[in-house]
Amino acid sequence: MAGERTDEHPPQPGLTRDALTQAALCVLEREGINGLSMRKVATELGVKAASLYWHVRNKEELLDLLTDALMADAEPPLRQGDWREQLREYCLRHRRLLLSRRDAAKVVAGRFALGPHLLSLMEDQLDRLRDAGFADADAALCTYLLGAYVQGFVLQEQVPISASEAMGTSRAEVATAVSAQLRSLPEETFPNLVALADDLTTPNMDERFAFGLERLIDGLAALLDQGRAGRAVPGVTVPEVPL
Amino acid sequence: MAGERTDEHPPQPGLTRDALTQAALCVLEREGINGLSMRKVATELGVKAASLYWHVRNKEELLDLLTDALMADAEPPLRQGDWREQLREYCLRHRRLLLSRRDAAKVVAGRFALGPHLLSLMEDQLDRLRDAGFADADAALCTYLLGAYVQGFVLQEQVPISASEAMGTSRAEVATAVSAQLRSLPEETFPNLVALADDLTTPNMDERFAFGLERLIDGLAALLDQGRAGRAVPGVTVPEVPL
DNA sequence: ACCTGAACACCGTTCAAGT
DNA sequence: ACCTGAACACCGTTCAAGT
Repeated sequence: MAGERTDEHPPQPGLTRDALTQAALCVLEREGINGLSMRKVATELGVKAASLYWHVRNKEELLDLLTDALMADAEPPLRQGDWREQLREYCLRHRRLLLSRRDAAKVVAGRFALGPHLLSLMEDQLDRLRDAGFADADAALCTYLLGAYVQGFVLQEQVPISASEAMGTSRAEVATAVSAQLRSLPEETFPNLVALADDLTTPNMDERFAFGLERLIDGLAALLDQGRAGRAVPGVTVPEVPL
Repeated sequence: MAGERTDEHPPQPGLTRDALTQAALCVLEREGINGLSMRKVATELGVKAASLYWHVRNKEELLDLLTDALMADAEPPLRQGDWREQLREYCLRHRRLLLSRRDAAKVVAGRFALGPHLLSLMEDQLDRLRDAGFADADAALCTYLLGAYVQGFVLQEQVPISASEAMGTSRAEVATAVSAQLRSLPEETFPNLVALADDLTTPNMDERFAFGLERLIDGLAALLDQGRAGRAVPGVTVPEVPL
């Protein structure tokens, strides 16, 4: 959407906040979040570190810009199917987006940046939730809830990758190792961990994510039903309970 | 539980991994996660930074120890009430624990450390879930799900605290500021954000957390019911569907 | 208005050397 | 076996100075 950048060291164009953001994106992809420093972003732009501080208050602000840039590719799902399908697709896409870029979840995690891209997504999602029949307050709580779930999940999911996969161990190998470790626990004190060692260590993250997502959506459906039961329904008269 | 430590600079006792952990805990509480450096932990112990590397491979390993130490005070809830009540209490306590120590969620976030304290908690929770009637795989998925939710939620909850509260702005002030910002958006393109500005920015985190928790538990209850429907129930014979 | 040089006060980690 | 001095290769940030 905003400012393409393919050249490594643009000779003249003059720094822009957008250029800084794109450069940060490059460095992040190449070196991960631990390698993302102001100095590296600067050299990526063919410039000295101190120059960045003319365009950006500090690193934190650059990370805020980066966060919104990471959301730039997000596209809301088609407006088809019932609200459950649409919400599910929303979350699946959000997760896929976070997984598609290195350490994206870690960058986004716990940042409080209401960038333009995020705002558009929220606007769209809120619209669908209200259409589906959710009360205003519930719709607001719902978007927050789903955001927290996806972000929290991917964060936990993405980290073992850098922590132990950096040491050459693949995810599947880690899983079997942990499984063995759990099975070798003293059975008298940890009977459940021993018995469920395999269930606890399946490396199938898609399934784990889907499981939580379905529970969440079921729970929201229950809320919607109980909300409808309180309203006037054709043919049935339900007494309104005060407050 | 393990190794009390009250002296600031113990003269002789010789470093132990446990002493390092407790010192790290102190530094974390005092300076937050950004101020938590090997050098500061060392001086907390009256020792030079290089010394730490005899007891611990690197900072990452110290953070793993710290993570488990943060879980040390966790106590499983009483075994009373139905599974819903117990699970709810579990999550409330988990959140309270994370909130009770500075930047705890950030330390724990995305760390893959199965320390002894966490193992005990998981063992206990799995036991209750199986008692409640959850299938093995579902019980395993459930503990993971709840853990991800609580951790993800608190992470998002705790960060605005350090980011903007550090600048003297309280949470309530931030909320009203963001609310005003949302209300001032162009109404044609962001009608929902404008309309729900207040709902989206209530600073009542307890309520937000409880909302998600109830949806989650409702969703799990639905799963449990549908599981039971598939089993032989006294008086009713349900045909078993293969696979 | 925008960029740089040079400095400040920090980092994590290593390793020969001490005891 | 355990701790230190000294160094290495980095950080984020500031600020006078250049253009």
